[in-house]
Amino acid sequence: MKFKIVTWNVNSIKTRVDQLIGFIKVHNPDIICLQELKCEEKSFPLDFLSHLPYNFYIHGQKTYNGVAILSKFPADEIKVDFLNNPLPDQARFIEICFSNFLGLCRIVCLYAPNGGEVGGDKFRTKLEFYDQFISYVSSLISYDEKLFICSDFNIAPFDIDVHNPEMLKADTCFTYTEKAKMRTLLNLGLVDNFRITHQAKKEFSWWDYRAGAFEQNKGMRIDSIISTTNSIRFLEDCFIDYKMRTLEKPSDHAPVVAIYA
DNA sequence: ATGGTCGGAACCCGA
Repeated sequence: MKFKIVTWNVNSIKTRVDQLIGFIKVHNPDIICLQELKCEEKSFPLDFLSHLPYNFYIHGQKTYNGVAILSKFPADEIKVDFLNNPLPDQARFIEICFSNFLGLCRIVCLYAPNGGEVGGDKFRTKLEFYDQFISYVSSLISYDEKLFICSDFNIAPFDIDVHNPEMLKADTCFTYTEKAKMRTLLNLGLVDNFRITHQAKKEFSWWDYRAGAFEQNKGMRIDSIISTTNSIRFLEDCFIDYKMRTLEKPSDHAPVVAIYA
């Protein structure tokens, strides 16, 4: 038995629907967490996707944000927000749980705020968002289930996760303060699936559209699947499918895939 | 090099 989870910031699901279908044909994941749908649930392109063997759990929003979980397993429970979220009107969170051969599984799909200018209002809200999210996750950790958080965290955790740590240390997504939030989250008892399977690999999941960043591989690893330690003995591999970033009209993010067996 | 390029919406905003 295999269990395959994907997280992908699509930067508009309507624009990326053909790429998503192609990706599903190649990888056939059990769970697909999508971020930045940029559409409401009623305009989610189900016409093109509903023939696929998934249950669709969508928390949409017009123009901005929007998250979804495509799951081969029907959900026993669905949540579209977490306690004390400082941005409750922004569709950045959806969570489901179900059972499979691993036991009880809980999947959190998160689109963390970007943060804007370091030190600005949006930056402070990002830190507050993390504080409340960490508090929420700490309440889930004690559950006797496997927890998978699939996210565009908008934080690159360590020096190895950015192309130039010295140049970026004062920039949003790589400040000391943001990295500290990421460590606090991981220290609750979660493992970064990519980093534990590839300890020395300098690979990225996001590259700016501007200034030929992808061509020069000037990116950041800000998208991850992190899971509770009880799932790690089943983890076979975790990789970033950067080929998706080479396609015509790509998302600025590449999908991250984790395989459990 | 403080620019550059996308997507969705309305001709700007967020990333």
